[in-house]
Amino acid sequence: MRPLRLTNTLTRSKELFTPINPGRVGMYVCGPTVYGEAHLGHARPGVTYDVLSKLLRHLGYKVRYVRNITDVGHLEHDADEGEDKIAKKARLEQLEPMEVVQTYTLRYHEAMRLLNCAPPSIEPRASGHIIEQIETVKKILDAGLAYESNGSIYFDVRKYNEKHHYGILSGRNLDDTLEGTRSLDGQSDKRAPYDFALWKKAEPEHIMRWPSPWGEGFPGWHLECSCMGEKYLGHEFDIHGGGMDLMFPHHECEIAQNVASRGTQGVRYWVHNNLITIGGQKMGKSLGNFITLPELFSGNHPKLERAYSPMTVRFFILQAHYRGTLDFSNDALLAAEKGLGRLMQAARELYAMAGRKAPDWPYGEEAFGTAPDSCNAESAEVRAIFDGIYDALCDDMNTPVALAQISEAVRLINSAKAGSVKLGTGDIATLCQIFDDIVFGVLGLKDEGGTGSEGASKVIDGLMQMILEQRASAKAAKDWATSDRIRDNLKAIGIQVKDTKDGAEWTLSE
RNA sequence: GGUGCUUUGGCCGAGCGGUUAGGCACAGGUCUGCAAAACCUGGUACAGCGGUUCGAUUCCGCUAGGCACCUCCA
Repeated sequence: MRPLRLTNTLTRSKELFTPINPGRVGMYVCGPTVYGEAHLGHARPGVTYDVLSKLLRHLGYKVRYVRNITDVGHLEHDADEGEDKIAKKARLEQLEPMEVVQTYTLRYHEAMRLLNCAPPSIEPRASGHIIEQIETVKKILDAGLAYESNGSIYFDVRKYNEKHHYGILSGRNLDDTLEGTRSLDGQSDKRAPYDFALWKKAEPEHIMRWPSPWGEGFPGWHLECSCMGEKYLGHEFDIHGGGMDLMFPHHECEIAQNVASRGTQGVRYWVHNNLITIGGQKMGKSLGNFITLPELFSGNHPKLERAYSPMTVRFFILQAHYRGTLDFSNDALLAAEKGLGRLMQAARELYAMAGRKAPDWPYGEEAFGTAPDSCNAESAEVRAIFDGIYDALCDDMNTPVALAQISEAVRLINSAKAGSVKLGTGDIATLCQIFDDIVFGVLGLKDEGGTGSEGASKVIDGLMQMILEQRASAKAAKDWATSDRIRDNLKAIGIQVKDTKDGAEWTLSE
């Protein structure tokens, strides 16, 4: 099995990944709070951890990928003082909270499906784990690291920090945290501003409420991930992922809860993806600059010059390393679209050379192959590409470098087609393996464009053959007016004709 | 204010103590009836100022700009 190195936020360094149970990986990723449409920001972790889970599977691990749906407990504004996001949306839209949850969970799933992000192994909901959360609160109370105040339970950060380090993940100490914490308006039941809620008392008007030993209430936001991670992956598991912005306080609180309730930090490798920015600034509701995924796919947004396909978005995300910020712009998306088109065109050429079809991996299934240790390509160049791709992916999931290697493969394929390079059967087999397992498998790209041989029905294919034969005879008769008219008319309806040595080919241009 | 990150050619975006990232755009060439596509070639980027070094875009310091977290956010 090829070794994989991952950057662990906990140690701030790239570490060799070693699972707790050989051959198996438990991975937990913070999912969305389903109170609004999925946006560009959700696409980043969606794609990042989809690739990570697929890479792990390809490397030969059996992966359990848990991604939660937050449907209760996530409050607005000042921590532990605002209205529940879902309850607020329900109030504004005059819906049941669970109607809001259902609507946006389905929309999120649809967006992820379009981006070809396989569904997680388990997708637990916070509201379905109230009992587990209450049990965890009891344990933390028993450990003396939480206190009850006016029907709510708060984590006692100062006391915890006496024996443990609150700030171990985000690299800060309690004094720093205190410095930056906003002073509260004196309305809080908390003893200290940095304490966080484990359980909140429900006010009379609060709809989402559950009975507990401390009266009717609802769980604090940070608690769900601790509980569901433990329930499905055990006291200690391998990887916990999420957005950079969740590192503090959310993930920091998770660690504190884990230590307080079960005596272990619970997670071996913390992986954080960076954010997508627009004009150098992060997307945020308050900044009014976020773009939802349906808007992106339809082009229906003032910042968008046009629509971008889900695969363009996926390719765009893959072109940057997951730990760096990625700046959104029309130019960047356009460049990604063209690059992807070139890649897919080469894929079609490759499969045509190999005399087979492109793989059609069933959505969400682990159909692609397990990584081989070596290839049997004749060409040193192909072997270098093969190794380069695996080296890049195993070096902290460096997808941009892997794509750079794949670009070299594209150039080789095109050169082979043009006749300036000769590829052996081993070369072609290796290239097919790269496209099958990496491009379409691990990176999860799909060919969205139709072509004569792959994307269109037999009827259209037949019609196109007829039309191109007409044009060929016009060309043979040097009737350029007719042949150009055919080409121009086809172009007007979105079909591009290319003359090659072996005759005319056609592709759908958009 | 505290903490951390970052500054790469027209744009996006990798990377490294000495060797071409890659994509997009652009220019020239090959091919072509003309296009398109493809292929070949090209522009000597690494914020500024110092330092370490035989040698720094890559390490260290300072300066300037940008960003993130500390408040809900993926």
